[in-house]
Amino acid sequence: METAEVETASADLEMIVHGPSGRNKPETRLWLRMLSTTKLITSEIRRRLRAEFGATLPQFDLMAQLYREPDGLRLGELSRRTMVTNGNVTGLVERLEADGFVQRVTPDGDRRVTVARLTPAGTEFFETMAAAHEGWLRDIMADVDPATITSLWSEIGAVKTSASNHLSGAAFE
Amino acid sequence: METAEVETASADLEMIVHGPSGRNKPETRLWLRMLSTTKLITSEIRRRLRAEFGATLPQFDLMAQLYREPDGLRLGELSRRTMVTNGNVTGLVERLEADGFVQRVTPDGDRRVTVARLTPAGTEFFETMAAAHEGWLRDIMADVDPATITSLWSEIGAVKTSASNHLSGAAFE
DNA sequence: TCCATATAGTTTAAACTTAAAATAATATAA
DNA sequence: TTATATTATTTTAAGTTTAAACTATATGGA
Repeated sequence: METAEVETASADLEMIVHGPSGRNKPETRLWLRMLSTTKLITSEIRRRLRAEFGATLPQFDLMAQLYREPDGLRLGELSRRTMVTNGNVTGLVERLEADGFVQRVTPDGDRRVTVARLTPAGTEFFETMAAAHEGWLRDIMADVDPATITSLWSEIGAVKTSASNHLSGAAFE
Repeated sequence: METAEVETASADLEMIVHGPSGRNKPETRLWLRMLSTTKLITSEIRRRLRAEFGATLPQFDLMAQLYREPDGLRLGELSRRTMVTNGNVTGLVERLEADGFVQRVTPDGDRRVTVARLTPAGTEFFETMAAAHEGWLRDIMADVDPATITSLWSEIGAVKTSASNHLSGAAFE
């Protein structure tokens, strides 16, 4: 009973960051809880991806984008869709190309452009991972009432919309 | 109107990862939305911390923990509370010590132990940042109904509990 | 005492991250 | 048709991240 203690200990960020939780504004409390929950699940997914497939989460995300687009995507578009910076995409694609899962092509029209797409091996690999990924999430959320899952989905949508409208550089219409 | 486009473009992970959103299991849809929302807000907080205080998010989190404990915390405890690995804490504390915000002490009893605590300058600095931080969150969630914020808090609690109970290494009682 | 084992931190290697600067290619405009 | 601006990607520097290996302590028995 002393083994898992150190590495898995839940570390309730929210219970601690600004105190025993009471004296925070509701927005702060919600944020701390969102953050700690996301961290918890992200770690778990990351651990399983690595253990079962030797892949990283950003690699999985990037391949997920490419899977949707059999013709491939420009690196810039890939960057936007993954919420990963430009420079980062360069390195990710390089490593995935070295592994044989992704292929880079420069189209004739515009030599500034690089299009990345999954190779057949990459497609197969991703499909396997995606199926497992979906199962992991069902497992992780197994104790949550289905109705709660649905309502959370829409309520978090409201948070996301609000956040989008209050970004520093927000100049959207 | 062409400026912010590239860097701020919202990049709807969820709308893309596994498709136009329809053909995913509810758990996957919720997860993608949680993840993209958290990324969005995290980026915003990170941007503001850097712009206004020249601080990073992990530094802020670490100082938040120490702020709660005037006597300081062992690095291992700090690691658990911040959900940051041991090795990472070492580097974070080193940099914060170099900035004069944190101080390291090895207690007499056990020479393996290092206790970190905020310096007066660190305390003052953190208080300023924390106040701003709370304001940013109110701003970011300004368009969300207060009742939704409350119900989200408890519903996400259910997700967190479920996730905690389904970790790979989960051996909690 | 001596040794196995457990603890606390640090270090390391590889990958990822951001932000900003640098390259390169293309488009636009005077 | 040049100069100028834009667009696409890469590079760079500093920091963060994970996982695993390593270094000291400490502790609990043979």
